[in-house]
Amino acid sequence: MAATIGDVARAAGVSRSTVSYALSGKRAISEETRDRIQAAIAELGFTPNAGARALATSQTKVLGLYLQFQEDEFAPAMLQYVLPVSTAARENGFDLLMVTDSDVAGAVKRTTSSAMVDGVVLLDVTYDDVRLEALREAVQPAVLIGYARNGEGFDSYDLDFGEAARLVVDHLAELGHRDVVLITPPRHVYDRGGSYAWRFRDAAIERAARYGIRVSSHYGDSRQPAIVEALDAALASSPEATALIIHNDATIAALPSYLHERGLHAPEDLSVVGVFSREFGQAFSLPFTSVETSPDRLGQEAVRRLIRRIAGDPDVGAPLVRFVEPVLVDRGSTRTLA
Amino acid sequence: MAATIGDVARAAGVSRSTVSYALSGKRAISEETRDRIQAAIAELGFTPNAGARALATSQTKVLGLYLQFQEDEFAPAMLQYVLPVSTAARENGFDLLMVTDSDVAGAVKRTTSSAMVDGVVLLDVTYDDVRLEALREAVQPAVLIGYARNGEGFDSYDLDFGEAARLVVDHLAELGHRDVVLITPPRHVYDRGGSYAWRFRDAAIERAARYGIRVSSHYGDSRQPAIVEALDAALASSPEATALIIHNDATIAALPSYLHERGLHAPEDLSVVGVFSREFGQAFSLPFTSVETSPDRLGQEAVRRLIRRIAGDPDVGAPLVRFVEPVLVDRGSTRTLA
DNA sequence: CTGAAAGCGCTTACAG
DNA sequence: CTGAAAGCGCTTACAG
Repeated sequence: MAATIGDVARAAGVSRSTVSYALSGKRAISEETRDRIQAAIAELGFTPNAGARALATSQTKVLGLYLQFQEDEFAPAMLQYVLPVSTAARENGFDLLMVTDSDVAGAVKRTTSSAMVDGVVLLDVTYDDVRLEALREAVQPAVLIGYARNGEGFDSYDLDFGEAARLVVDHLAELGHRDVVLITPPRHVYDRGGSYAWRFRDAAIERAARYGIRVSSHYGDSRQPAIVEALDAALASSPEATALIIHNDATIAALPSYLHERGLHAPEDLSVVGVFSREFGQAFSLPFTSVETSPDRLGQEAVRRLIRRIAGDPDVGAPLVRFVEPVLVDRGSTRTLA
Repeated sequence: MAATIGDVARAAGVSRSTVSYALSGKRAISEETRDRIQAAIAELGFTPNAGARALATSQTKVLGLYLQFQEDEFAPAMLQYVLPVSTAARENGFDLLMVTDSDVAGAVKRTTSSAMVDGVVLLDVTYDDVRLEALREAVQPAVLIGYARNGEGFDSYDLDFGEAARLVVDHLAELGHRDVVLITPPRHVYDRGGSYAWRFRDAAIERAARYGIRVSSHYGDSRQPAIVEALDAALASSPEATALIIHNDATIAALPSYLHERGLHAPEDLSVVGVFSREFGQAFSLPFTSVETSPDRLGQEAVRRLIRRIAGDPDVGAPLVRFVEPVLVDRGSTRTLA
């Protein structure tokens, strides 16, 4: 079968430990010996066995990525979080075990206690996340992408949705808007504890009050025809509204066709601001001003910190909750009121 | 740290081998002994170490899933292939290593020769897939989702795109259509060897000829505004066309808003047939008749066969190319011509 | 600069 | 029905 370190050692006429050290560079090897080892490795096509290495070092060089698939979710947005995590992991020499079990807590328990992974990346974090209890039992460090109330002890990376809302409201206030409709994530997102939903909404309402702006908040939906119905109802209930804030992937993705069906144009008839990433906007051809959600930045920063923890970097410090600063990207879908 | 099999053995007052056999059920254990072992396992929270087990058995119980991310790809469709593979793997006791390295052949080599995975699932297969050479060096079995010219020796699962095209053409022919526009995948898909592109197109043209139907074929695009421009150009070049066949995710996703912008209605002004999955249609609210692409079925069947090969099932037989039978789902977006 | 040996935590013939 | 021991393929103190 596959060549082992013993085969290489024999072919190079050295001991197995010398081969190992040549591989790791953890001690000096004479150039001549190293050359012979290199030749033997190339000749035999040797690659160290991952399981054996994991057993000897207690390190797998694998990160676990845990997704949580909710019913009624708008799946097309998911991959934009997965990819940056995968890329950042590889840049740091780690592979990725993708875990999608419906028994989410059991999956965390299973993969951590069997030492399949060196660290854990939690996606789709909810306010009371059941996976966190399983994670506390684990010896591996973890990082959350999202925010959980019971997340103490873990690093968390999330967009600052409060600040995102304030950016949007400030922007509309500057333009003179005084009556605004907000489409939030669907009700079930609140129910299952997607804190980004109310963090954005509460901040928007609070900030708007400061300007004397009226905000009419409505639940969006994730499937047609409910998406359109929710939009119709929201706009009908606020006929004077001059701006629309959309904090929901499915709704913003459907908005271009919705506006057309209703004969509306942004920003002439209605100013529109969304909350989505550049990649998402590009895939769905969204011509709207938005708050950039930066999934690539979140994923990359989260993974980097996790890996520093795994490495035992003494400078990492205490667990932190990092709320990444949002940025407003003006795509011209809002206008100044006369 | 974590409890080992030795800790369990000591706590239960038995040997390590007895604990191991109690776990695997590979030999009879007295009920009393088994109870003591169970108690010790529960007490200590023991889970076998995956690396040690892999080393001893030469089995990792992990499948590698290899994605290939192309520039200009319409990413939102990707996850519908990943999820069924993940689910099917878990149903059979396997976890999933998701590999997204840009050096795709190197990634296959690295993960297989280090024995990180027991088997390989290749996604985004191209006609001349560079990963296949790396795969031939591997001892692990593999399955392709898609079709490659150089895929001999491997199991392949793909939709029968030829038959899909014939279903669509037959359907339109029955309704009396004689002039049809076909939007194919973008040119770069052909360039990089996405065989589904020409397998569908060639079959559509051939079948149409049999009916005397004129097919005007045009490349679609994956980004706005090119998507719309491609549609405009295609329809302008065939003003007499009564039906539109869309074999491109990005274009079909944009079609509802496109039709509205152009004041067109399906099927009144134009009959429309797409090629997409139920999940995709649902996420994008597509009201079009379509050929179901069945990513869940492909993924599940591919994984099941792969796992039988891994298990060394003698009945698996020679590698096969399985073209899954497509089904036309009528959603009422085509009409009978007078 | 290099080697012999122990050990990581399992599984599985071999013995009884 | 159960145990002692070898072995999977690495890494890393320990010695020289």
